[in-house]
Amino acid sequence: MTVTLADVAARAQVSPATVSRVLNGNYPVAASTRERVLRAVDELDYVLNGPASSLAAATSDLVGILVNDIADPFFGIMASAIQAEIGGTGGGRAGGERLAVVCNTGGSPERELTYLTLLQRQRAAAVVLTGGAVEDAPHAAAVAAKLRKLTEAGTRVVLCGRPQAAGTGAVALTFDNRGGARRLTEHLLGLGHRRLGYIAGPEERTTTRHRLEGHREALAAAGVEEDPRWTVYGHYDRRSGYEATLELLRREPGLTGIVAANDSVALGACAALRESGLRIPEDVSVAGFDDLPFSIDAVPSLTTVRLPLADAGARAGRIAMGREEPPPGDIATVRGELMVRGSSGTPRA
Amino acid sequence: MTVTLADVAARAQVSPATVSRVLNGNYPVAASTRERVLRAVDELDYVLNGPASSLAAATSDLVGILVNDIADPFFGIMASAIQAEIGGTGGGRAGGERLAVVCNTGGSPERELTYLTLLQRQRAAAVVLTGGAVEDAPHAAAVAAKLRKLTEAGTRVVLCGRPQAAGTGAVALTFDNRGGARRLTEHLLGLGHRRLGYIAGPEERTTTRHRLEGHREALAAAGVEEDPRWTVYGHYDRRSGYEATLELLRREPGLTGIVAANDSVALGACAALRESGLRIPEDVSVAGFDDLPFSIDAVPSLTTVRLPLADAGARAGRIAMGREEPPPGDIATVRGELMVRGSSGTPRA
DNA sequence: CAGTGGATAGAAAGCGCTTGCTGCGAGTGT
DNA sequence: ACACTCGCAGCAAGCGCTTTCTATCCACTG
Repeated sequence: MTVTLADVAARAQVSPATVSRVLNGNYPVAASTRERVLRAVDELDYVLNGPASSLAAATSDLVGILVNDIADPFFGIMASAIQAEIGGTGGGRAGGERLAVVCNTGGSPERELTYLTLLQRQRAAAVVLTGGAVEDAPHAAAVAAKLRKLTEAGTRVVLCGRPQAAGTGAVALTFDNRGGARRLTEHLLGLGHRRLGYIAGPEERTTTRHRLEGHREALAAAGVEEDPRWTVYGHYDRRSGYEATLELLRREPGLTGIVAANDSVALGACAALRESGLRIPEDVSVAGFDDLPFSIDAVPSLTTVRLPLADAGARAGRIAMGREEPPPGDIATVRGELMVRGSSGTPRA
Repeated sequence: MTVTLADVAARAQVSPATVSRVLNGNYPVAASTRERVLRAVDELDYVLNGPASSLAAATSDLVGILVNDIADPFFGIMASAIQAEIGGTGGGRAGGERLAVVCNTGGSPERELTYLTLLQRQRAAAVVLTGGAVEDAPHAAAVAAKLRKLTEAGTRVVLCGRPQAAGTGAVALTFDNRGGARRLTEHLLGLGHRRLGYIAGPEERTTTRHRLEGHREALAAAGVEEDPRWTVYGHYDRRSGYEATLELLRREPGLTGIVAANDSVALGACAALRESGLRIPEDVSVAGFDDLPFSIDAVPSLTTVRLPLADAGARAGRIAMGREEPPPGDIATVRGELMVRGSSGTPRA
């Protein structure tokens, strides 16, 4: 029923071996033979059987990209950049033509592991994990073990925007969340703010922790005392920002600024402030993180920290493909850039 | 080196066949035996070899999701919903545990075909194509041919937010872009607008065409004459909206409203208007399409057409998994809902 | 007590492809 | 003219798993 290599071989009057070699292009085949084979492939409309090929060759052309939330542009942008480096190699046979696939873990540790196992099953050529990790110890250990196994099996593992998992053989491109957060809060402090609310992400995420730590470092360095009640945990989405802001306002109406875990949260915060009759930044300043495309369109435009998501993703993709040297020590830190815009100003008297 | 089924069998003192049956759970195995096998699997840390399994069983557990732009929440939301229905079946062996992978075509017809071929290679269990199709005839034919081959090979093909490709055996959930666009423009006309600019998407996309046609239908029905110079083509992104708006303003400063191909474009339009010193909606009304999450946060919030992306995606996912009956005739139309918000108002005198 | 059938387990034949090794004919050095 | 490369094609042995068919063991039934 379906066309196999053997059919093509028969039609081209050569052995299956030759057809295989023409298709893989890693063995000398006379031009005339190649031509004949290619014609047969075309006429028969032959499509390689991936599983069979992977089985025999003990490798596959799958590259997995794990993201926490595919509906969030933060991940979408990275995934897009990674994929462009992987799938985009275009026509050429040699090396290229990999199937870059993104897997949505939804932030669930189990799904993350499931996907890693599934990719391991498929003998993926490489795996890129993006975004913060969950800090639950057993889970972290399980993931680390899985990653180690993957690298041992020859799968290249790259972490993009995620802290290094020591001893796994993975390459890490981590974001300097702490430093970025610190500079952001320093900016606010510099404007004169002293009562800053902080809307964090989910409590057990590395990203959440690092950003919060950066914020607190800045406060501590400036000698500003911090009320623990001014920090609220939530999710990395708009709704969370909205609700957390109302909560913060309830706890401390005197806040002059709100620092959000990311831009979506910040937007939610803006909405809540506006509905509460507060002006931005006259009454309350707001700051986000990531500098996603929509942040500049907010009114007023959002003060935030720009993370070079696309660049980092592209680099991760190249490393995963073996087209770029991993950084020394298999770890590199990517800095964010403070973007001062309209949503932050001097506090009201 | 790597653990195989045979190793597990040896350890559990059973035949490979038995191990396979335990793992696949579709054949009676005595509880005690099963137990022993499972223990061996665990102790050896065995991971099934996907390619080998797919080869032998002539099926795979891959499900492909094709999107035009993974960085765009429009696709992210759909992909997320689809994936939730596919990958989320959780622990159970039976039926579940599929690897839902999203493939980013970047809107490129070639990449789309490449991915389809790659998925065909992998003998994917199902494929979901999201978003508008390119209207280039040869390409459309090539895609249709590919889809037909896929369905013939037993791969379930679902189109989500994409017009039916006749004769391919695919199931289509199409969005009523035309109707939605028409109702949107009717709303604007009802407010009294007569000079409306239209910022379209890329010219050769079905989505672009349908939305534009809906817009024009409304105009025609209201007897409003349309200046072709009031339509500008661009891309489905913010930047395009920004630039197109400036261009429209140049061509016709007297426009009282701008209808954008989607929400991102609309946001760009808002930015351009604001920078031009025009108020929204007092001077110019703006409308978008899709109702993405950020649209409600715009200032003023965006009048738009809500597309039930998550619902449609979930349904597409279920159909792809064979967990829901395809609609009669293998085609269903999903309507959009007009969301009237702050960005549209009566035109200035 | 032989006969029967249900429940399990095993043997073995592939699934379609890759690749190490062998084979063969033609060009080359002396 | 002879042995010797060298370039190219074929043979055949798997890769690790699934699944059909067969064998076995028991518990019953008549």
